[in-house]
Amino acid sequence: MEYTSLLNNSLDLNAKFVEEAPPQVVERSFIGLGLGTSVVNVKEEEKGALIEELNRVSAENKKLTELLTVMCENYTGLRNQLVLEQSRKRKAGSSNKNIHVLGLGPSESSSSDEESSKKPREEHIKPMISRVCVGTEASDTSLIVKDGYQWRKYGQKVTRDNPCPRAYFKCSFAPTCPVKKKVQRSVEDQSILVATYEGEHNHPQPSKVESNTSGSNKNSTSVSSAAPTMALDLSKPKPVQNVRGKLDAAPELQQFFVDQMASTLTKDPNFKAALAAAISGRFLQTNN
DNA sequence: CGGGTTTGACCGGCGC
DNA sequence: GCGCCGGTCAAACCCG
Repeated sequence: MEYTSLLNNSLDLNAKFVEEAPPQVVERSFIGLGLGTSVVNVKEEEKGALIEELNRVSAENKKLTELLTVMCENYTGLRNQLVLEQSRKRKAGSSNKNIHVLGLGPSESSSSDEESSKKPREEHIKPMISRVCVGTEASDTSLIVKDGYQWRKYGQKVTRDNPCPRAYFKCSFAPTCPVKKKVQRSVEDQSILVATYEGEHNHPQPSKVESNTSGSNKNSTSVSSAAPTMALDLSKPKPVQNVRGKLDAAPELQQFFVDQMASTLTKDPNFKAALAAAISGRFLQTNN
């Protein structure tokens, strides 16, 4: 449950913000404007609306946190199943492929150390494989995972183990950039997209803001604004395990969550309005 | 018209 | 050798 704790830590920032702003403080900052009573009444109304809004956002945050907890529980169950399956396969003596399911990346595959000394090291030949889970709306049928890079779809296939089609993407910078990704909905929860990345980009992100899988897809904007996605990079288990209670051990994850939260907040007009009101109130207070 | 998506065909690996 | 299955190709199509 390391991912759950991590998510709770990141998401609770908002909750703490709400909790740690006691009504008295808010009241003082608005009443202390030194304006007429009518204005104070207006500010009182605004304050009430803001508190209501904050409560609403807090409740929404709580719901999302619960949803993520369920997702993480599902993930843990699935991972346990897969680990069991893999250990069974290993015992059966099946060929050891360089596929690391759900973030059990090359760094964790210590079981093949003995074999790697005999065989030529495959890590230099085969690209690094990582997996990312992205929560989307279940009604959204597009296989879009926003990761900051531009992708060109080159195939789609229905696989045996999953009724949902799997989409195949190449980096738009191909053949210069060899990175490929596969996107498929989770069997357990179809609102979760599972993106499997192969290889590493040899170029910077084209754009962090308009990170869109398929440029011509018109659903992309509504997806990003109405249903902000929370991606869990499960490809790096070590940093995630280290961040129980604090995020400073995984700077890339930390940066990712900060980016996600920032983009989510800046896209919310209500938050903007509340922020503007709070800032203008603060300015008026300091001027008086 | 260029760039992207769609989708059926094709290919190669793997198990029997 | 054969069939299954995942991955890729490429022609047709779509869209700005």
